Amino acid sequence: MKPPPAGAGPGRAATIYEVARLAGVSHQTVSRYMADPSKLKAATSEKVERAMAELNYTPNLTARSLRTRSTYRLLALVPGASPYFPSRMLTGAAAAAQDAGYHLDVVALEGSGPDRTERLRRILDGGPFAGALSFVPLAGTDLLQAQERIPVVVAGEYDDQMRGQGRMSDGSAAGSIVAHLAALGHRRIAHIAGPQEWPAARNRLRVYRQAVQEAGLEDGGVAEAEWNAASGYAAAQTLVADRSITAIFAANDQLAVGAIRALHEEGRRVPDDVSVVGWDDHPESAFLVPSLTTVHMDLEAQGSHAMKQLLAALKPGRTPPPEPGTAGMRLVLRESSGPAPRAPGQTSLEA
Amino acid sequence: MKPPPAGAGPGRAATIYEVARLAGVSHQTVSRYMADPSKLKAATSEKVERAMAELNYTPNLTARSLRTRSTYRLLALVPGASPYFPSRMLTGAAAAAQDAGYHLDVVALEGSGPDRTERLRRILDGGPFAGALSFVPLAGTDLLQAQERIPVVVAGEYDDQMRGQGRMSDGSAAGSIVAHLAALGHRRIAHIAGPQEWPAARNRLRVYRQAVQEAGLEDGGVAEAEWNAASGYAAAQTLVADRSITAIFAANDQLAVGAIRALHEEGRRVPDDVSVVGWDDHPESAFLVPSLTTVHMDLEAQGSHAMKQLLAALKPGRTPPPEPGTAGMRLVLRESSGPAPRAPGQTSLEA
DNA sequence: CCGCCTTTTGTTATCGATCACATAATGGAG
DNA sequence: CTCCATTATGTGATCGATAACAAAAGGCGG
Repeated sequence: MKPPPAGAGPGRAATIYEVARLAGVSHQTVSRYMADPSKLKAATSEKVERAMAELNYTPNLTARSLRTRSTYRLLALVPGASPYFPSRMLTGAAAAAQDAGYHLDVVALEGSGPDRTERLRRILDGGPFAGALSFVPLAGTDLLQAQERIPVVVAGEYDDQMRGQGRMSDGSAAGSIVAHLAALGHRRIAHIAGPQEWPAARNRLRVYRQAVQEAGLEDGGVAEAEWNAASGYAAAQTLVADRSITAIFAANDQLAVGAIRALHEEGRRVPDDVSVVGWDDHPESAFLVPSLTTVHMDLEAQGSHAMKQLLAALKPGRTPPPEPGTAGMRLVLRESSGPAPRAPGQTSLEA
Repeated sequence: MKPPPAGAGPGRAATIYEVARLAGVSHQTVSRYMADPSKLKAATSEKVERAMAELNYTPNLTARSLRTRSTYRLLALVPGASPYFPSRMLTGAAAAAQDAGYHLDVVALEGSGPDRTERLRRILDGGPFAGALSFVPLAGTDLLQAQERIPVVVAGEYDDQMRGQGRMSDGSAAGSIVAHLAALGHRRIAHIAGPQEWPAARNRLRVYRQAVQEAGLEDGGVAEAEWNAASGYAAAQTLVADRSITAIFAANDQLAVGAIRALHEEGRRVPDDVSVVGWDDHPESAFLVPSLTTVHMDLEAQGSHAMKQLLAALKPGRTPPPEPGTAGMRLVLRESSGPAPRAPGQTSLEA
């Protein structure tokens, strides 16, 4: 319970009192300098500045927090269940937080339902956080409870004006996928959707359905799955029964891997018999056999952007940064998608 | 006179003064209760306990830190370059830290050399950390500089008695891999090693070499690579020239994916012509085509274990937890490894 | 029952910053 | 040149915990 002193360096760090004495002013003047140097007389301001530089002063954030009842700590909620949650997104967010002088605590939020609500409550009780950034979709009650206390931004979630916070949850690239498949001659395609509590999963599904209809294609069915290969495998097994389906759009690359495996076990070749498209462009996806047609995302930028939204929410004065649109999201064509077979659904009869 | 704060409003958290008043003792007694309840008379202790429960008291860590000049913040250094650093390892560590009442800050450590040393210095200056857990190998100078200030544990690194801190860096399963390949009739095998500044990569290589020799096999060569598929692909391209190599052991699953791709492009089938074995057992690896023979690791337990070592280092009294050995590390046999071809190196002449 | 030592509890100071208020310095209008 | 509103600076209190020291309570031999 009692950690040893930190930073037992060469002498203790300087305090405002030492700075004040050296500058020949009161400690409060030093404090004012930090709040807003322009409110001091230029001469005073300069004296303080010099003293600070000489003593190599850095403010004690602990003391400041105690007095102001604010903290410089933010909370990052990451999915505990998703074993390979892209850490780039997290490091992007962490970097943005640190640039703003905040520290980012990581907590894995596992499970679901009341269990998770309880866990969230305990975390929020544990220490005062200035805000929270969640990479996990939060149920309505969780969110309300959390937001009673601190600003919460759910990456890829909607803001309170119900404008989608673009980027992470933007599903528009699903339109490109459908168009790509249609251009290759596919007529009947299917979708393996992610967990529908994730806005990103919902948007991909929504855009998929709309695009299929607009392109005049047949919807071969939608199977919902978790964000992992095992679940994609299981979902695809239900879809492969319909041999007239010649293309599958999976909501992420892991699902696509599982789907390809399921097709392989059914003796159906990718892309000769069935095309498969993923989403996320994992670094491995270009090296799979077949390499995966997918949607590239700049995960680090997305994490950083989500954090900037949170930081903006912490300062009531400032407005959130403008939505940078879908930059960095683009369809990458690789081997797993190809022309529809000549006689769709008849591959087994060709021999 | 210093009366306790006016009203224990439902909004603000209770303080020791309020607890003390309710329990009919002094605030210092409450403080003592938290330090060690057994030092109080049983009756007093119980009164405090009841008051705490009634007020739902949680100590203000900020105030405590200010007085004790200590912090409850730990630093987690994760590789910024590795896009899919297993976040499970991180969440395991975070959970262990939180159980001990610490908060874990995440920082991505990118680049290398003096650049990185500078970045590390800035981070350590930024706020007082009680300790640091690095998932990145630290160069000698970085490490020394950091350890001057706070305890540092590098996951998978050696401790100061040069006992390997087992688990993460344990390479013994490489022996199982070589034995497995030898049993399948392979005579000449190769290794794609990870970056040699990582102890885990060095140990896998070391055990590989030793096992190859002991099994009386031929070492077909070692290619060093980064921890990603692209690098595994490039490394394998140099190895496939030697067509007498019938098996490749890659230091992790991503490298194996890259290697399989390179073999595929050379027209060599896996496992019919060449067997490939990975390490880590990514959740996707079971669903690849071919599914990957690999070494399963319990990443979350490893992260948690590394954190426990750090926590032990923070309390000079306690000794580090016993090394739990290689539990959870085991070879998983799948499709990517199979019997050596009848006429090794002659596959292209069979037709 | 006293005195002395040990255990238990209470009182006041302190960590390093900001806040609230008091006071000194400045500046423009009359 | 005075007066008063403004601006700039200083003084003391405060956040919530622990540290240091003081005092009270309990135990035991003589």
